[in-house]
Amino acid sequence: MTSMTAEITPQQLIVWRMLQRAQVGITRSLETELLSRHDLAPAAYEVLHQLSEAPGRRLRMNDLAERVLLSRSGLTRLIDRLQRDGLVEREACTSDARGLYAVLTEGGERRLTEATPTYLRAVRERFLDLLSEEELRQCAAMLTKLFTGA
Amino acid sequence: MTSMTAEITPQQLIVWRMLQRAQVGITRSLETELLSRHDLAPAAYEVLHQLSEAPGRRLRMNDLAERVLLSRSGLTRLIDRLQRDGLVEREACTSDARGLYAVLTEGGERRLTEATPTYLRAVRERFLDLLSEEELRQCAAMLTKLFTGA
DNA sequence: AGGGTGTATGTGCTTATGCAACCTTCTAGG
DNA sequence: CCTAGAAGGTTGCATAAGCACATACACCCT
Repeated sequence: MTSMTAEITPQQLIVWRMLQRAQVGITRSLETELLSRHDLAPAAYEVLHQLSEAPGRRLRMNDLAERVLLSRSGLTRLIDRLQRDGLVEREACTSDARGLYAVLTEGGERRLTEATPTYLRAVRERFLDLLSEEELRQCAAMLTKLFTGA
Repeated sequence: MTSMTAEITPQQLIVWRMLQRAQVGITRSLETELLSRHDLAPAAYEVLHQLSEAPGRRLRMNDLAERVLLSRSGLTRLIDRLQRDGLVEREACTSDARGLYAVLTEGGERRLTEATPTYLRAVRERFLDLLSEEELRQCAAMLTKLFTGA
């Protein structure tokens, strides 16, 4: 345990502030790219991506909300928008009349396919390509610790 | 150069997704703590903090907006709220009649002082304490590379 | 069955934020 | 000087997201 009561050193705080700035910077450039090129907000991309990986290209609303880190009401509205744009549909769940599936449409799949290169390129340019393989391993190890700690 | 045209490996993508989740998790718990204990949004904390470190406890709006990573209009509204709550004041700039200073008030300083332990504790618990000193050094090195690359 | 408790989803309202348009003031070039 | 354009700041508008509440259904226990 590095510190139960120890103070934070200025260096530590700098790391934290850098992390925040890096995060904001990467996120914003990703957002700008996705919006300008494909008219997709990052959360919308995330939804399409999760659906495309799910069996039957569908997920329950609740499940999907957790995966994209959105509140349930937030997801309701986001799916509303995606449905309006024809990228997703809602479908009743036969086994549970309360439940709804969000289902990826053909159009949604197409849009995802178009947007994915943009997404990956941004992630590479702003993150992955800037680090060595060794650093990426270190990064993964740290992130794992952050999760098990939280 | 790891890759000019290379594809992203699944492992790399996992690191990226973990990073996003870590960021969201830390940010949200910080937000919850600051809001519930001190009625301060993270951005508001950031403003108070920047002002407290600035000479004369004041910064030009534009300058402040950049430091807290907010658009100018976003900062205008945030300062409106902080002013309404008596934590900050606006003051004219003598050398440039266009300019305004945001100035930290006594009350703002008090609020910042109250909130800082909460802020630091959250950052420690969710981030700093979970990593070794060596890891923190690695992290700093990576972040530096991310900035120079961007 | 029948009722109480918990779960899945949607809605009303509030808040935060960005972009584009707008005034005011500054500054540089003629 | 005076004008054109840039810069600082605010405002109008639109969007996104969350919380609290409402509704419909499910499931368990007696």
